[in-house]
Amino acid sequence: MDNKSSGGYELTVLMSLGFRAAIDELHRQLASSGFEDVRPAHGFVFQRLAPHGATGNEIAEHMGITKQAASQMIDYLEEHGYVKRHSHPRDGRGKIVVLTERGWGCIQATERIFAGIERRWTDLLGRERMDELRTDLRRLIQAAAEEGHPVHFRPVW
Amino acid sequence: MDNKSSGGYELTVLMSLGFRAAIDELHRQLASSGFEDVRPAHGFVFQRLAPHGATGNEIAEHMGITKQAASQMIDYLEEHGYVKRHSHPRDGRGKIVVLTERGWGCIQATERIFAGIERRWTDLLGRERMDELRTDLRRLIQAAAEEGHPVHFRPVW
DNA sequence: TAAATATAGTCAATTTACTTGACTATATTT
DNA sequence: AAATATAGTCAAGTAAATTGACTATATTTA
Repeated sequence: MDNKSSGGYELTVLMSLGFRAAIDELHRQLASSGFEDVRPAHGFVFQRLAPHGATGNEIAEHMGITKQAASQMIDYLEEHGYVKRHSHPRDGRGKIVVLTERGWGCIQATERIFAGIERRWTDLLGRERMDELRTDLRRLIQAAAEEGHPVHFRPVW
Repeated sequence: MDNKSSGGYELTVLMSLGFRAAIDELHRQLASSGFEDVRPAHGFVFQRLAPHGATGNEIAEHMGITKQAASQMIDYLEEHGYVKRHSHPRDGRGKIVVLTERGWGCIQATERIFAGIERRWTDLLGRERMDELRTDLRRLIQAAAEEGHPVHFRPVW
């Protein structure tokens, strides 16, 4: 019996590999566009930061990590020029983290690279199957969320 | 503009979240079946170990990690009773790592849990869409592999 | 309005899962 | 037989998370 298709876990493995294929390609191309110092997790931070910034706690919750871990990531991103901390306008305890020019540049590069990846995928599968793929995956994730298990972007192991 | 569907990265995000949803569910259920001490990565090791065992180097290559890291994982799994090292029958340097009773038990539990997950997914999407989902994802991954970028099970960030 | 409690963020220390480098023992090639 | 390659381990270092302790500000309660 073919081991990879035995059991019921094949779709899960395929989602994992599909994600990795895309994210590897993204970071190869980001690196050769001058963004060698960003990790996959940073992209998810940027996504939460656009367009108006977010607090450290919001980032932590978005990523499913502790606020301390989020704070350390923000340290890194600030040192590398991707974000800046501003004092929060309405909460003296809080700060808002916003993207710098370089941060936005990285987002734009990411958009461009992913557009290329998905264009190649669409060439391969056709637009209809691509749409179905997205629709179906959305439904699976939605179902998980409705069962009371919200899904985060956390690292997997 | 809806942020999550802007840009071309939505399918990638969906694959990531779909994978996480499944793997989180798996490990919640494994934990309540007495397998609290296995990580997602271990499942991929077990998959490589079934049915006849493998060497440390084979595991390392399967996972895309160093042989030292693989050796440490095997240490952990051996201490926790999931695998056992035997001396290699034909290579005096090598060892083969094989599953113990408990290791097989974990595989069986995993199979059972994933079968349940995929059954619920099939209820949701119908068998045809599930088949298309698998077929399409396989094609995307195959295309990446053919571009000279083999995809491993490594952690993502 | 004063006191109690909750929240945002940081600092410090620890843990975990990897890495690199050095090494031994056995195999393979020259 | 000597040189080189390979399988595995030991030890130390690194990166990214964790937990715990703390400060400063906000919010709730008495």
